[in-house]
Amino acid sequence: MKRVSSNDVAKEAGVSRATVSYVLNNVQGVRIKPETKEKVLTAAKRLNYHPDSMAVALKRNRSMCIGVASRRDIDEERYTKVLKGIRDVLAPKGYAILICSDEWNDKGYPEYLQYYYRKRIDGILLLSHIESIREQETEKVAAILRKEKIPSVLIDYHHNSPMVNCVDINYFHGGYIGAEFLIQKGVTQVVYLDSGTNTIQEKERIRGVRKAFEEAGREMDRITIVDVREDREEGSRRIQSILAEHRPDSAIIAGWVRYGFCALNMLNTLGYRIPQDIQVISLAGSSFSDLSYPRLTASELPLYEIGKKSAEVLLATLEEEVLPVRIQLPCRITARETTK
Amino acid sequence: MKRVSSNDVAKEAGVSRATVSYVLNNVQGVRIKPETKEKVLTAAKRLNYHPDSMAVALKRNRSMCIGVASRRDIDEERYTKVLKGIRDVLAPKGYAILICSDEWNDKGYPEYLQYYYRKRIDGILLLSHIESIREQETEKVAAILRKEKIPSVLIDYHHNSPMVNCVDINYFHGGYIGAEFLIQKGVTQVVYLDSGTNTIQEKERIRGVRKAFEEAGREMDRITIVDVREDREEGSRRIQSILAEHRPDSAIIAGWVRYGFCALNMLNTLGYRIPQDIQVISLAGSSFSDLSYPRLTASELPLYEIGKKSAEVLLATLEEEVLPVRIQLPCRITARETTK
DNA sequence: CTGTTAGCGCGTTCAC
DNA sequence: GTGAACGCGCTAACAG
Repeated sequence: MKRVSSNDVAKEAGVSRATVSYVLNNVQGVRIKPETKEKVLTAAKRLNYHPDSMAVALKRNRSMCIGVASRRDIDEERYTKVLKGIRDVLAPKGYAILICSDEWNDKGYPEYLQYYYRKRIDGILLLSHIESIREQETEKVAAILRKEKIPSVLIDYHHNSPMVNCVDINYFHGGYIGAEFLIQKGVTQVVYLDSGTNTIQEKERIRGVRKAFEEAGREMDRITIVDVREDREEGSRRIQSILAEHRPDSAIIAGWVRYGFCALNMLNTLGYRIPQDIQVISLAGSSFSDLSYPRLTASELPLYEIGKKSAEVLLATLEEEVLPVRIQLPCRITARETTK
Repeated sequence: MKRVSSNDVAKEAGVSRATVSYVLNNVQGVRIKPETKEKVLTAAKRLNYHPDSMAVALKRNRSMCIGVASRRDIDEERYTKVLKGIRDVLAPKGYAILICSDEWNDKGYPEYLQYYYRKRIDGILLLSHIESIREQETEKVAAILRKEKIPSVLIDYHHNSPMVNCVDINYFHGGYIGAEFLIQKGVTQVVYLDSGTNTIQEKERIRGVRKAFEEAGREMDRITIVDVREDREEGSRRIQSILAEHRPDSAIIAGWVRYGFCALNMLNTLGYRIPQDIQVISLAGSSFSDLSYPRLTASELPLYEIGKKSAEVLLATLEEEVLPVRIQLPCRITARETTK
């Protein structure tokens, strides 16, 4: 049960290890007799030879692995949709994906950096998470990435350093088109369910909503921002007070999908009709959006797309020294049943 | 911008590379003067030395990577919950996770096997998918895994070979406790929404449901199995015909979460009250189960648990030659609002 | 033109 | 505590 090495193939084919390497890698500029080639090929096949990736990596100084790290739970859609995009770009290029931890060790840097230093991965894709943004570690991380010229992309961080690659979501746009969509449906009055996390992302969304109302010439005091996280009941009270007015032109904008579902739940429980009595839109999609009752209209985040894009940017960075890139991807409305 | 090797550390500390290795790895049985040790440690820190994992792997003949492969989409909960369990077990042990493809290449075997042959991964965790079960590739795969003694675990395959590790879900149990739960709530009449995929998993579920009814002494003809995939409308017709009888003792059992949500949607649309008019239970959970209207009761699949378990089994296999293991994990009811 | 020899990359570990 | 061999594949320089 011994491993087959290039030496074994060489012996079997009656040639040297060098020849084996040349043939198997189809090296240009080295001419080898077709029959020798054939011998090597069949020997390799007969022995079921597979070159050791570690030896190759050691020699080539490339592991052909990309690390993906985030503080997010790996079962969040917010993570997996992005991962899927990353995978779809990297796999065809022969890069494998290594799931990395974003925990900071005692040495003062996160595990994925250790992986990079140890050359287990050739580059790093970093996906943001509220905590990681909040704690302002981003500055530190970006500084390291920049100083050591580590091939990497910050995903959804909305970070300002001009020297690191960033692929972000245009939350302003997401909020804007969401509100715009509602305005087209006659909405003049809105309760905005906010996570209260007060991140750039959330602020941008709200700014987008405000802008759309402003451009439509609607009074801005009709937008009520509620910090649902702080006081869950308050959201429900605000919605009910709006409903009590019996106006057909009111709506709920949910900053997070979860809040959208919660709102639907509450409205259903109270017996209101959606979208007749009140319309609902969520500023993020979900694979369950078309399974809710009623099916939830959403301004969808381009998660899969930022995954793809960031992987593409990273590949470009790996192939040649390019200037840092800063990209924002727009959102897209998927109209379903909670809006008119 | 050159890489720091153990040689550099050795020079800096004024010792040999061997000593560096001994000190940094804390090798037992080798006595080294505390002050020498100190010198090496500080030199390593000053130079910011990180051993090359590829060189280590080459030498130790271990990559400290586990491959996870499935035909499933990486953004399915069915995949990610398991992945999370795997991660939670492997990470503390120093194993990284490599996401592998389950696509079969022209050489007649799947990519993850190639990774193993190339020693990029030390072991393989295989997660089933309907297609992979259907096409009966499992036999072929299991044969290879067995013949070459590849450290691996088949997850949720319900495969019969006694020579490969298997960690499965007890679907019979899931169906049984689901039905039992309903029976306790007075249910005597059931429409079972089936995926029609006709896999062992689905058959076992139905068997479990039947068994529970049988043991309760309920008439078995009250269980109507509907292949929702084949004819989506039929499910809705059956449900409506049951509702037309105006009996308070009927229920829907959804084989897939998706069908549960669809049923809720239909019932809500038609204006029925859940659970008063009809009860609903799903034979699989979801992170959205407590966001539906009403919140969906479920007999939950132990996805996170099989992830953990299979990783544990794999680790055991890697550490010592152990006999193949066959494990089935039970399901668990989470009562919510769609049942009385 | 075809194929070989030898050394490299980097950390581990045995024999001294 | 050290020197040297080793694991495995790649590739520059070289020989037939």
